Amino acid sequence: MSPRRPERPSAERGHSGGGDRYGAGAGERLTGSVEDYLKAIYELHEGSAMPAATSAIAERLDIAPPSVSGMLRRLAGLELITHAPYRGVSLTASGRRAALRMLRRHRVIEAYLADELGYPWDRVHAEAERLEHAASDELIDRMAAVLGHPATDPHGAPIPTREGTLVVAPTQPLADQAVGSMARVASVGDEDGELLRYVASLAIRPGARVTVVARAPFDGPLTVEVAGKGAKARRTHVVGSAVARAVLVDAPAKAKKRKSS
Amino acid sequence: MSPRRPERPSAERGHSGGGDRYGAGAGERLTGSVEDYLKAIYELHEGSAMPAATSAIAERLDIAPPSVSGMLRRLAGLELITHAPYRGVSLTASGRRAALRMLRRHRVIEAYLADELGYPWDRVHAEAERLEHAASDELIDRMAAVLGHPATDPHGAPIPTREGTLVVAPTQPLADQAVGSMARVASVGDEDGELLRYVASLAIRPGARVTVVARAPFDGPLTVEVAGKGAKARRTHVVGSAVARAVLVDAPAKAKKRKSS
DNA sequence: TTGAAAAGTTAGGCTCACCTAATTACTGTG
DNA sequence: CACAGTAATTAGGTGAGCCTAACTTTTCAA
Repeated sequence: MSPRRPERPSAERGHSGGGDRYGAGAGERLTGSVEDYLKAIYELHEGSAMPAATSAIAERLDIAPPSVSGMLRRLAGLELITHAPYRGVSLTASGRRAALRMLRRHRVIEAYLADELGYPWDRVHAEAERLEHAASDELIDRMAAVLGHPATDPHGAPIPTREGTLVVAPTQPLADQAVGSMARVASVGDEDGELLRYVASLAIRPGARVTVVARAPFDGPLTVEVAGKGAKARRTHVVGSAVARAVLVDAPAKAKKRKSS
Repeated sequence: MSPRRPERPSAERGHSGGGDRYGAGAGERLTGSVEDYLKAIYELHEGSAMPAATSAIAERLDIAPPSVSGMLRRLAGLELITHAPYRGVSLTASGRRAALRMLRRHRVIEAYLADELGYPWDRVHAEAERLEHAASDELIDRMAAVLGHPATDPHGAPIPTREGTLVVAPTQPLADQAVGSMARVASVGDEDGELLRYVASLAIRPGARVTVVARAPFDGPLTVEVAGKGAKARRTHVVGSAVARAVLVDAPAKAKKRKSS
């Protein structure tokens, strides 16, 4: 009758053996790889135009494009993405749910490591990248509770709720900020630890006030003034365009308030 | 010259692809499976006679014996174990080092989850079982530091030091305790959550004082008296042999090293 | 409009880690 | 000492997840 070890359901053991042919329904158990792909796809196609390109996913995950093609077929079979060959991929509803769950895990872990375990903000990302696949939902919830359910991670990125709601405040890269205007730093990209160490040394962190003093043409460096904390004087720095792109500032409110600037 | 992608060293990505042909030297990077096997082998051949049997490993890890055979060949190739076919396995020095490292990780995580995140002691094991493969050494050290470098985990098991030293106090199963004598509970096996919940309900936990009042023959149940905390009266319970085997008590002090038996 | 560069996919292979079925080695009796 | 029963291994497969090489599709500029 049952040809394959009926009393010991596969998919139970971790690591890699045994295919989990669960749908993408309620209690799916995704592999770490699948989780990484979904997170990458979310970040790519939320961050810019709609469909995520195979090569962009490949580059972000440091995986060869043909491997990505293969995985996309698998993800489409699990109904986590829709994939029009040669045309890019989008997340389905359940794919987006899974991606937001990973985003929440990642950012809660980052916040926890920074606040409770004294991690410097340039190293939380790497650690979270591994823990997010191993932690249970209970652990994430307990971490969030200990922190008082923080709204953002140490880099200023918003943390999705347990229900999958993500409040995205309107932001723009510091690179696009008008010369002469001041803005509050909303977040700094978390992936490059060296960049994080650098901007921290300039006192650029979420909440800091920066003013663009000058911008060199041709994607050139920005001259910015960082408002010093307390008695310290404000300081001026020249930062490259890579930094100016990684730092996001609050976008000038144009909907609710009318701000004539 | 180099046939396989020289600029992108395999073993770098996690999950499962790419073999890590590191020796078992200093900076090895073992897979989660290998870590599980080493831990299991350590616990088996430290807990009883010298060599660990294939079938015992298979049962402990819930893996079919032939799969274990295959893995043992691999572990022997990595010089983490010595394997005399049909005769069982022992850990090499580097294998034991790796096993103790995992033991430390597991128990530090357990202690941390219980003390800092409010986990009940019957659920820390399952969570630690997954996290121990994902956590960095830095994370383990930070957790241990926050806890003040605890000597034992929530179940009373000793935590190896970062250097790989494990202080094993002489203990024996409650089942072997002489009738009429009192002893301090040293530890309770951490694997069975239901058993842990049960013994906790009897106030049996590390540090508790128990007296064996009676023992039924043929591996039968034990009647034990648990010293109540504070004003509470002492309470008598009858526990099965499985419980009596999972509970370890301090062995009667035989002085330092007088071998008269 | 065309045709080369870029992007994506198919084809074919690899390791890790598991499985079942069949075979071989050890062990403890009679 | 033979031989049955158990323990362990070999033989042969599977899926996940990656790779390179070769091919196809799309795009964009001349």
